[in-house]
Amino acid sequence: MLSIGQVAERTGLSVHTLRFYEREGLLLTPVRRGPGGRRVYGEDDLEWLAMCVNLRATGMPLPEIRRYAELVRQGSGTEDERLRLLREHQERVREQIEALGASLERITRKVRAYSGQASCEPGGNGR
Amino acid sequence: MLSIGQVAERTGLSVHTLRFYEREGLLLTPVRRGPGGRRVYGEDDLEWLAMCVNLRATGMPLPEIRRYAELVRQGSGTEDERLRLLREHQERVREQIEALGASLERITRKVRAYSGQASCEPGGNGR
DNA sequence: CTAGGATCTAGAGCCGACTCTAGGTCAACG
DNA sequence: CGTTGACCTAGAGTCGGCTCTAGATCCTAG
Repeated sequence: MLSIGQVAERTGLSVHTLRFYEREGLLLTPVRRGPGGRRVYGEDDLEWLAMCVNLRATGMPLPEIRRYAELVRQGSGTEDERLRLLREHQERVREQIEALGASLERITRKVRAYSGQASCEPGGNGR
Repeated sequence: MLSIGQVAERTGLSVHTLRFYEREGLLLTPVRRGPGGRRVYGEDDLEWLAMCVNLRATGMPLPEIRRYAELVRQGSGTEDERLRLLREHQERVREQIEALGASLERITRKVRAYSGQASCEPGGNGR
């Protein structure tokens, strides 16, 4: 049973962001409240938030995470669609990684041209 | 000798973005103008823009690209710093790729749990 | 008591990177 | 000759994702 501050620490999100995500409907359930109306989080919330952090870290937009949360909330019967959603995202992330790798390589070529004993390439403008 | 529209096509940037980048000081020289004050781009501009696209694609912020452009404009003597800038960026991109890979793996685990003959993991909440 | 610190809500503000609008110029085509 | 269509400028608007503010509540320690 954790306070919002503790959850912030463990997830790496700010308390502001945690409240923001809640408003945005990213959580599976309206967060339970303790005395004085304070939020109380459980292990399950923490796990879910960790998943959200992963999805965000890989560039999934908030509306899509919300969609995923909705599916989970609706319970069994939506597994197929959840799986589809995740797999599509996986694919996008793989493409993202590939694209980054390709750009990185091009940059690396430029770096080599600079550090440049062999500034050989025609078109390798050292400028 | 290309018009802004042609450059947009070849770089994948919009004409709006090309003008925007120019205002932001990302280009090496104020773009030459043809009759009627129209922008005229050469091969060199195209090459530089391609580099900019690479840098952006790997997440370099505009101010840092501007910085790089400044160094290039200042001509020789700044090569060391250019190299440093690029290498730091390279490092960040590598980290970025690694982080993406790690997140992807975590997502993949969740996917496996879903498609899940073996929902074995303690903590693999299928929820 | 009281002062500090964490929390609460509703709502405003910010930042980066575009993206678009309005109003105008110009060349070419039918 | 008039109407497209590509281009021009200055400046406003958008969007996603936070991030912060103000003003209130509550708990704890000194």
